[in-house]
Amino acid sequence: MKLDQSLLSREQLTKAAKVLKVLAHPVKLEILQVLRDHPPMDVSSLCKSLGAECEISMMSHHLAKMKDNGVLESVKRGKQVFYSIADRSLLSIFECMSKCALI
Amino acid sequence: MKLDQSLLSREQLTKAAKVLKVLAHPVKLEILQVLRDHPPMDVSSLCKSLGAECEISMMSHHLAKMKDNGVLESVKRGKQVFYSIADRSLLSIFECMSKCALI
DNA sequence: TGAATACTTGAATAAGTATTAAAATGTTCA
DNA sequence: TGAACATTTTAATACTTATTCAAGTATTCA
Repeated sequence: MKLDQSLLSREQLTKAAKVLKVLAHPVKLEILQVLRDHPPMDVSSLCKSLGAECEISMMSHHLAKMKDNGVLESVKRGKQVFYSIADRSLLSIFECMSKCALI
Repeated sequence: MKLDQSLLSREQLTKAAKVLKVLAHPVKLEILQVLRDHPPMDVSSLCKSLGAECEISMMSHHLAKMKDNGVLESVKRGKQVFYSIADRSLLSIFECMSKCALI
């Protein structure tokens, strides 16, 4: 029986679950991974970087949800909207996932 | 423009999304957090540790899903079933979550 | 054996999420 | 102004997940 590391409160667990729910989608994870290694990107470019199977409207839906939940932020310049990661500390989720045996 | 850290393949992202989907629930996160700091626990004890709002059937559903997806494992001893974490490297998700600004 | 305990399963309902297409908004520039 | 472009929004449909209750299985022990 290991002694408590940082114990998350029930409220924190609820917030964490919400964030995880937003990320728990292959396209959303890929968006995050692409944005990790690029400067802010506009919607069409992001769509292209995901390949042929990407509808721009779907991309917009995903981006909106990620932004609403604080994962991404955006800046509008002219006709384009540039998205970037709001809090890069979130990116450690990739380390976490890649070191876990389930992946 | 940062150079590639470990880039997850699309297949890996899909698996990661599946795992995250399983964890993206306050009760499931709490189960994981409780099991992190305890030896294998039976279903009733787990239920009690989550407080009054926990129905045993709901707990069983959550545990089954977590087990089916490789997050937990279980051993039957007598009438009881003892659950524990299948891969503790998954626990870094808590560090990841607690250091991120959204929580 | 059969009553009690511990847990799982299945079915029903409710609630949330994803995908797609079409229409709507906002911006630029000829 | 109005055509072209980039993105968002809305609405419809399909799908997935959560919750609850009731019934089912498995185990122990008197």
